[in-house]
Amino acid sequence: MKPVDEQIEILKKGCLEIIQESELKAKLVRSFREKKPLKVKVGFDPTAPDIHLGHTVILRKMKHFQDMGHDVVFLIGDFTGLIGDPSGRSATRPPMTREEIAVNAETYKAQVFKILDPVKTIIDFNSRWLGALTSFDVISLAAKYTVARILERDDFTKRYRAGKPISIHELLYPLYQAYDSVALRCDVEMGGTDQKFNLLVGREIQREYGQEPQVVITLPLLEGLDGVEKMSKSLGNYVGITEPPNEIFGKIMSISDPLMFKYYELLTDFPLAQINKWKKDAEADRAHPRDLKVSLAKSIVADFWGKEEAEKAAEEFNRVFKKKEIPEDIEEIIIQPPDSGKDSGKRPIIDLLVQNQIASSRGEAKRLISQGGVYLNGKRIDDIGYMVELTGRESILKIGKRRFFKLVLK
RNA sequence: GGGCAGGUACCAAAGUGGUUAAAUGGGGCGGGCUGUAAACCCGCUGCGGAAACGCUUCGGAGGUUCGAAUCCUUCCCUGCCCA
Repeated sequence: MKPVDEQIEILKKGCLEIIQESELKAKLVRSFREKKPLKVKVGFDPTAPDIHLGHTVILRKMKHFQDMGHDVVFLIGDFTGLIGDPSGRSATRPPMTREEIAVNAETYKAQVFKILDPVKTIIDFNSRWLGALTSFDVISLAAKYTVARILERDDFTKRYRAGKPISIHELLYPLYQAYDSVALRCDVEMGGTDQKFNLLVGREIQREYGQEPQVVITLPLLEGLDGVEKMSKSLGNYVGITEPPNEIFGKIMSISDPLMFKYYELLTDFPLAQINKWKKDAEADRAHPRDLKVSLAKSIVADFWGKEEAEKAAEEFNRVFKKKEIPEDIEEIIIQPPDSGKDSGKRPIIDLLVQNQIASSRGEAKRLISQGGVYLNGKRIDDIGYMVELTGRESILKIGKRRFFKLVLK
């Protein structure tokens, strides 16, 4: 275990808030002295086991704790998942089956261990204790907090003021999450800033149960590719860590310049001083933002696929978007050969697009074509009634700027 | 239990008998400019149709009417106030 001051330095980097830093220090000192690791908890949603870059911000921080010898609990909120962290729209979700949970947990593991240490990571499920609570237990828990205090939560306040519905079970969510900390006797709980309220309730509730309150660490939320909303799968502005190298690379290349520097801060290990220097260089035209973005993209791809793949992705990107060549691996579309003699193998381009789910309806396909977004073998198709005739072995279909398909006659 | 206000497309929000497939904004998609940037500009954005046009949509189900998102009945859902 490293000396306390050194630990604090590493841990603070990239954090938004530590409540309270003095408490963290005290805990670290005690842990160091007694050779007893701290217990650090981070909760994850059981329903969405797809890890994206947004999650990796906190996973990186978890790794820091692990590297220092502390116990990190990757808590899958399979019970709280029944409530769903109140996000405005409320409905209890149907309970997940044991199998579903197990499958999702496995999916998590496969992804998370690209960052976390598989040996040191403790994976747990909060149904283990939350599911065992009796009505009596729930009431005792609920008695430890007041409605006014729960309503302090920002989104509750807003909804309440706006006259939007808030269901009782939603109010319970923070209490359940807090109870997780009690059950695990957590020393530290981390989360995105949007979690701050829940994390703080954990402190209060632990106190109520006679435990030393956990230290709360909040991390900045990573903006999604749009640079506005936080990264999330449902908003479609995310980069999944299991995506192919070319995908990740391409998505990173599409972000805005200001966003690029945020990504540098939160998703790479480059020192802040270096990042700021690049920022200045770009502003002063000493460096082309595009080049900086390339190295960012490489760094991120390398985290999940290795350096070699990152280089390959960069080359591929160069080829396709700079030299306007065709990508190497393209999704293939198998075209059935025409019934011999029945037709000459021609088929309407619209059918082709719809049948292969490239367009969701015929109207969509028409729109795509008439707006000039469809290219066949490099030639723009602008006739809705165009008949595709596959004479050669393969044809390249390009939709918009970045979707490619290979038509293969079989 | 009583009173009042609401439920419109992916989201927000107009529309209160025909001119409304439904304004506007956001989102999404396509094009232009570029660094696959961002910002900006243009176009599209229910389904079918080359088009004319047809069909299905405004919480659910019925009804009035030549004609309904708009009127009536009933049911479901939400918020506020009173008890």
